[in-house]
Amino acid sequence: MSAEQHVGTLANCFTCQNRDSTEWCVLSPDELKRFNGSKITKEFLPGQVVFHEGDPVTGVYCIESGLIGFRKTDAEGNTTLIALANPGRTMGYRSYLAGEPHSTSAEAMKPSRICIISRSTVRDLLDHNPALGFQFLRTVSRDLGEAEEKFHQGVTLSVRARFVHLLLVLKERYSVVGEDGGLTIELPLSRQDLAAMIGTRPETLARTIRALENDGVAHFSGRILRVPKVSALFEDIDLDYL
Amino acid sequence: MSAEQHVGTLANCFTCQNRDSTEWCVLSPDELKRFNGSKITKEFLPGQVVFHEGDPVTGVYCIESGLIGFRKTDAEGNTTLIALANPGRTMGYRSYLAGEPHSTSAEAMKPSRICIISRSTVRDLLDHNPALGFQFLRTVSRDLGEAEEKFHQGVTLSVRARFVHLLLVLKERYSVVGEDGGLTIELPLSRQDLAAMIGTRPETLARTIRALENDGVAHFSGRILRVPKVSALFEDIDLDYL
DNA sequence: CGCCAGGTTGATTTCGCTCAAGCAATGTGG
DNA sequence: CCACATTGCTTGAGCGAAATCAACCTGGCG
Repeated sequence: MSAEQHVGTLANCFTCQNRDSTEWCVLSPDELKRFNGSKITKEFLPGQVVFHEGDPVTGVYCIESGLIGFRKTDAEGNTTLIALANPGRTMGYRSYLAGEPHSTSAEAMKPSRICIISRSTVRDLLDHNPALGFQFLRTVSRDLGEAEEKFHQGVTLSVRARFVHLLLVLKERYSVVGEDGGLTIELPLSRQDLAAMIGTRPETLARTIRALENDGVAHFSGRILRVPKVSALFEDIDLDYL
Repeated sequence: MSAEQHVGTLANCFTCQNRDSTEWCVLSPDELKRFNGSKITKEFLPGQVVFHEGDPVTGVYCIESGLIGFRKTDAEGNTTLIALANPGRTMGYRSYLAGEPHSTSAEAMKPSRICIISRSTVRDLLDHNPALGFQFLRTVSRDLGEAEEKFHQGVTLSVRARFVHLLLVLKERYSVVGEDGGLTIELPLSRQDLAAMIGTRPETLARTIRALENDGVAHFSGRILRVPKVSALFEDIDLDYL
């Protein structure tokens, strides 16, 4: 398996663009050296899997570039996209810290470079630098807040409202403001994956998109999305409550 | 507000039944003394609120006895019961650690005694005892795993399957094994709250209960639930997949 | 050129929500 | 002690949102 996956040119944490925005920003130069020396860097093509749901945890993973999606699969084979992770995010730490196997699969959505840090190195760093533990404590706590919010939305809101919520999240990271004040978003996901993220079927999503077009809220062509008025998105969510 | 809420007789952490099963089990005698001396104990009657969604975090709360439920309310006034917490659980730590206001309201479901530990004390203990941080790291990580699992189930499974899943969880804590191998569960929740936990309406839950009765999977009378064969619950979940 | 995966559209069915009424248990005031 | 509200639970009828099934595009790609 993973024939095309290979070790890339060695990444260097000292020059890594993302470092200051990660949990590892609290490492001392000495610790960073240890961290940098013991990691492995691999590259993944879209569709390739970094780790599988149920796998034992062998280390944690730091995204240098690309985009990773987390999937859960149920007995039927239905797959739900739980979350996306961008460069600078560390992954696998939840299962590591909980002492459980991986609860999701991690799959490259774009070509991605991933640094792998072994259990023992992480253990060592956590033991000697309490600040690192606090960093992860904050990250996990925030993730938990988001997860609870998503559960609440999932059972409470309509597909349309959930989709608009998703667009509002994606806008934060993938949108460009146009000259006229409108937004252009390059969606990083296929229709299938967009549907999976809000727990619906591709057919239903297509109809929802069509409805948004008809209402003039947004215009879709392929993965390019134009939103003339951002406020229209917020208003749209409220409409469900009338 | 909270007129009936009052400070009870002083609880003592040194003799607390729950201590060894909480995150605080790693405190040294000295630290425990500090912890014990700075806490306040209050009692809450069913329906009374310990803290509200959106409130700033003033400390963390340790449940000595009773049962607490966490609710989220949306713009419509729909309320979802996110989780239950039993004696020994600490609450409010998620928001404290994330540096956010409370993301849920906490409400007593039974008469409950709660110990309140101030921010500054928690801060102090965390700073001086790294092991305490690890304890919370594990707790939050496990909570996160459960929350993701619940989201996945919420958008994937039918009401019936979600309800059976809930029964399987409640069984762990509230069931008694009968002489014939069957189970008796005393549900700690009203129908309304059971419905809120799986994100549905009381009417739909009533119909689901009736269907389970008709299929001989379980028998409900008030809050008492009899399950002749536990395996029937597991089989029932699988039926949805045919 | 034909094949295939991803996406859209239409027709039909199913599940769960809404609205409305009835009922049992509990509480309250006269 | 009884008339009566009140609250929580159940049941029925109708409706609407979304899943399912099925056909049909489209744009790569061998």
